[in-house]
Amino acid sequence: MKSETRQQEIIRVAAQLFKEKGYSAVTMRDLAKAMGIKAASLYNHINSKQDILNAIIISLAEEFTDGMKQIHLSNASCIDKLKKIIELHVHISSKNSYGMASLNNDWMHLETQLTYYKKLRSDYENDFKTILKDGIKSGEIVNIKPDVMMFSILTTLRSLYIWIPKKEDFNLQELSNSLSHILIEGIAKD
Amino acid sequence: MKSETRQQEIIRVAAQLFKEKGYSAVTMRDLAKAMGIKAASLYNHINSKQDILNAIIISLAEEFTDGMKQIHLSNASCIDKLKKIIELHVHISSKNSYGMASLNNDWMHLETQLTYYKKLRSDYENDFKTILKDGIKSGEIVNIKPDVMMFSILTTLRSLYIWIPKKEDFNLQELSNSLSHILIEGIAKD
DNA sequence: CAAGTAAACTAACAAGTGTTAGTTAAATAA
DNA sequence: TTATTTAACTAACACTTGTTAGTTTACTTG
Repeated sequence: MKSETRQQEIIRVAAQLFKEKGYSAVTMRDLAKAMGIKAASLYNHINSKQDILNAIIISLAEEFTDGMKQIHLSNASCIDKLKKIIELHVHISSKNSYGMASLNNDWMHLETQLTYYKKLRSDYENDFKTILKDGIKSGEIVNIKPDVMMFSILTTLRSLYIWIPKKEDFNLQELSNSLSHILIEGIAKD
Repeated sequence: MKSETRQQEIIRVAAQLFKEKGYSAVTMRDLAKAMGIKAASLYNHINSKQDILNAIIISLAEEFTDGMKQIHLSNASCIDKLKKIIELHVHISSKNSYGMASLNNDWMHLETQLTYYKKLRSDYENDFKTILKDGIKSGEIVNIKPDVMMFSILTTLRSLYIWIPKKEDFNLQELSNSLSHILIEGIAKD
């Protein structure tokens, strides 16, 4: 297990600060202070503030798109695919809850990578929607506009980063199962 | 119907800009340009940038807490209370989707009003959780940790502001009903 | 030991920040 | 008409922003 480089450390600490106040409100001097060095010293390890944001967001977005692609191409049932998607979100969000905050809230501050990010996101959402449509066609899931269903499920999953760190005692598989139940079967007792 | 004051107009336009880039990334010069005037002229109508954020967030937060209090004190069933909560969110979010963005994403940039905002939010969430616990006790809803249920429902509702403006053709009561179905009865076909 | 490198430092810059002071032109009230 | 208010303006302030240049210190490698 290679230990973290100084660059990776900066990116990790930056993500923590970005989670609290957002990309724009965090200054390079804030970041430097959190690292225990002066702002100028950061530039021995990174090229720009913008590059830090790229590093945080793009790797995460790719992880989601790749994971979704695998799920989509598998031949599981629609419901099982949804459960896999929930697990994917729980897994990534628990590994990197700080980065998830930037992915959710600061993607619009990307510059050169903004178009690429948007493509990754729309690929992800298209796969998601296709899975839902297939489920409606096969009668596995209820016939409500797939847009609304996806929106509802996805916003819950996208917000996991807020919630997971507060529940460290929590078993992740258990959380995944609870969410599956709530999101798929609802909360009403038949 | 009184027409909008210049101050209200500034706050409304500010909320639109805040939705796109967040409070910190919007400058007073950005706001002035959007209003067609110079930055200094804004101060004939508002006291500070911070005051604009206060005006946007606090009134909305109070609207939610008040609405929730009424629902909580009513003697409807748990499921009906949840449906009322969903309607409350759809209603407020459709009236002011711009302000909802600030409420969700920029509350941490409040200064003098931060503590008050947090109190409003925790009052709201406590009422919500009580409704869910009562529903579990009476056997109306499934016995899953109320924390997880509330988180799941609430994050969906809190994100409506992203989604509602894209669907102007959409009937709000229909949206409310779809969401009630998805959030309460789930998406699986029995 | 000498040479090179990694990573910190100080100092500074040009641009942008929220905000104030003082002024002017047009609309309204006396 | 005259006086007053409203709402814009220009100019500037003190401070903060991301970033660069050049330097120093300590460790590693030949």
